This record gives sequence, C-alpha cells and structure tokens, in this order.
Amino acid sequence: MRGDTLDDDNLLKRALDSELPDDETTERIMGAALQQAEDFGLRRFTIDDVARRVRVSRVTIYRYFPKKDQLLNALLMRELRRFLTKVDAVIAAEPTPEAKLVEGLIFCLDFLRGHRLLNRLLRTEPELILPHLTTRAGTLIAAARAWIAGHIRAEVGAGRLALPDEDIECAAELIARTVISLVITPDTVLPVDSPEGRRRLADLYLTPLVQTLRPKT
Amino acid sequence: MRGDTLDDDNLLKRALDSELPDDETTERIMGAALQQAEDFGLRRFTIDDVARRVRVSRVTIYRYFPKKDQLLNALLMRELRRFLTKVDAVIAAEPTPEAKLVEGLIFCLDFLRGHRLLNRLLRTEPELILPHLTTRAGTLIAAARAWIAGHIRAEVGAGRLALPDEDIECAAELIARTVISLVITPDTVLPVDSPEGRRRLADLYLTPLVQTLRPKT
DNA sequence: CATGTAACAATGAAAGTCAAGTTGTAAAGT
DNA sequence: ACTTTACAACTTGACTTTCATTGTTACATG
Repeated sequence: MRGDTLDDDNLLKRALDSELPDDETTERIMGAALQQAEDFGLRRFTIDDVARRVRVSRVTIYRYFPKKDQLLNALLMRELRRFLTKVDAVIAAEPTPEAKLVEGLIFCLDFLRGHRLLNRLLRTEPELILPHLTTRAGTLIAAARAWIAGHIRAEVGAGRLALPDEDIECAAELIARTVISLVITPDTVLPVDSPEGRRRLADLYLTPLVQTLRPKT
Repeated sequence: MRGDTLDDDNLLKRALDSELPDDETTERIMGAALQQAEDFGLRRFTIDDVARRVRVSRVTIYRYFPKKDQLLNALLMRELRRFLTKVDAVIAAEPTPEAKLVEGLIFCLDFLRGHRLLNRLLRTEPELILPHLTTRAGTLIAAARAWIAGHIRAEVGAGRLALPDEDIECAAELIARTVISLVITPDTVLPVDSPEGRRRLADLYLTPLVQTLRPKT
C-alpha cells in the first residue's frame, strides 16, 4: 500500500478513462473486495479474505491483480466512476441549468452521505482517509472544482447561462467545499433530508451562485 | 490529556466566560506554553519544557496549573477568546450588515489561516486535531453557527436586516463550513489574498446569503 | 509568601524483541 | 484456467523492558 492513489492529479479523468473490467471474474473479485472493505475496513484488508469470499484461490487473485495496490486502486476508481457517471446521468436528465445544479447536488449529497465504504472509513479509520479530504485535499478539490466547472461551462456554451470564467471556478469550488464539508461532518441544521427543504436550500444559496443577475452590479 | 476540551458544548461561551489571567506569572506561563506548543507541537509538550522556558521551577507551574490539562485548556480558551474578541471588534467597527459580514469573514480567514499553532498542529499532528475539525466537528460547527447567527440576529433586531430565523441558521452554517474548509484546506482558486478579490467574493457569494431580496420569491 | 530543591510512586510513551500473519513468486498438479 | 504447495521477504501485533513524564509531598530559601 505504498502508492497513494488519492494524491494524484486528474483523479477524475483517470477514473473515467480507466478501462472497464472485461472479465467476469474480475468483476466478482472487485465485488468481493468492496464488500470486504465495507465490512472490515482497509487496515485489516487481506487478499486472503477476498479470495475466501470469491471462493477462489489466493493465487488467482494475484493473476488478476498482481499487486494489492492495483486491486484497491481499481476499487476506488470503480466507485468513483460509478459516482461520476450517475451524477452525469442525473444532470443530463434535467432541462434547465438551475435544475441540473439542484438535482445534481442533491444526488451527490445522497450518494456520498450514504456511501458505505466512505462512511466506514471515516468512522473506523479516519487517520487513513481524513488527510486526503482535508489537509491534502488540494488536488481533490481542484479536481472536483474542474469537474463542476466543466458542467457549468457546458451550460454557458449552450447559451443557457452567462457567467464569467473566473466566477465559474469560484462557484464550482464553493460547491465542492460545501459538499465535502457535509460529507465529513454530517451534523447539520440544513434541511438536506427533506425534498422541500433541499429545494429551498437550492433556491436560496445554490442558484444565486450561477446567476448572471447580481446585486450591486 | 484525557479531558477533551474541544468536544464540549457551548465552547465559545466558555471561552468568553473563562476568567482572565489575573496574575502576571500566569500570563508568562501561558505565553511560554503557547510558544512551546507552536515550536514542538502537543505530542511532545511537557511541563518541564515550559518551566525551562519561563525560567521557573516545574513545581511552580503546578502551583498555577495543577493539571497539565488545565494549562492546555487555558491556552486554547485564551486563543479562542483572543480570536472572538478581535472579530467582534472588527464587526462592531463596521456600519452596515454587509460590511460587517465581509470584513468579519475576511478577518476570520486571515486570523485562522495565519494562526501558527493551528497550522502547526494541522501539519505535524493531524491525527490530534483533524477529527475535531471534521468527523466530530458537529458541536464546533454548531457553536460557530450559533455565534454567527447571533451576529446576524443582532442586525435583524436593529432593523438593518430582515431575514427569517431558519434562514439565519442556514446562512450561518454555510459560512462556518466554508471558513473551516478554507482553513484545513488552504489551496484555493478563490482570491482570498487580494483585497479586491475578497471584496468581489464577498459581493458575489456572501452578501446574497443575508439579503432579504431573493430571486424567485 | 512565592518560589526552589529533592525525592517519590504512578502513569505513559518509546524501543526493542519475538512470533505470527501477509505479500508476492514459483513450480508442478488437475 | 484454476488449484495446491512451498517459500523468502516483508509487515504487523503482542509483549516486555526501559525511560521520561506526571503529579504530589516535605522541606529549604530569600
């Protein structure tokens, strides 16, 4: 576990570009690995346990994932890809920029706040994951910012929104930071769990972020 | 170091209510203790070192702070009090709600992002402090939220602002989360370091938070 | 009267040692 | 294509020992 996949740049790009599991056994292994990680965390995560779960020899795992790193890496990439493609689908389904933003954000919160592995690690192995989400989250935030900004720019490009480029990056970063904050510290008075509350939140604080119409200008 | 002062409720209230150091020696001890913590962190923080720094016997320290906890506690309370009173002064000096919000927030960011001990601990002893700022930051955020909300309510009470109570809490929490995020992950594209940039940020994203005039209502 | 010295038991952290578990590779078997 | 077995290198955990620190006390000093 020396290579630290999270510190890397263009994390999201790698997640989307990483080749999909062709083999069906690869799929089963990764499924078992995910369950294993969800049930026991990463500190006690052994290839042996994964093999037992897949009902396969330990050596077989090594045939598909020569190093432990690569398995874990593939796991994270798969989860990230799953997340990103789902969000993209949600966003694509909405017609207006406002709706895309609101629904996309709500989905992100639901997905991440309900992510078993993520929450498991936050709870039982914070020292493993917290630095990546805080003091070393510079690249993560940058990646998330770029991704969100991309979506906003798409709206601008489609003529449904008019927003200066610098403001796009700022708005994107503020959104990214708020999401991360709500994931790592779920306690909140923000009504993120009721549909009406979320709608209200979005209207009050989210929509203004990407609105061309500004006060005082 | 068993008592964990940060987990406590109404942290800010305790910080402001805690009695000021009457003695001059108390002051010197705490000054030395702060420097010691800034230079060596909390893990290697010993009463012996503090005593050497004050050029005083170890026993003397114990006369003023019977337990190590109490010294550290007093330290944190003093820093927190220093912070809060300064912010309050900054806010009080501004005439309009918008200016109070903007200048207050800018000061918070500058103070916290420049705080030697805080940054030292984040850098060298994250496992000690990160959980308090993340997974267990519920009470911290609640305290900060209440404090900020108090300031906003004061403006509402003075008739300079009209904002529903629920919205006050939400706006306050969003501000608190953003500040915390920018403190623990300083890397940002937000122009927080140039005066013009900060002003622009405030106008774009901050002022709308407390503005009665809303889009779509 | 506030501080210093010296001595002390109790607690805690750090370092070292050893046994067990885990990783990653290879060869031969089904 | 997978399994079994075997193996060396490395990591981890448990344990013990040692040392530093805490917190307390009695007495000395100026």
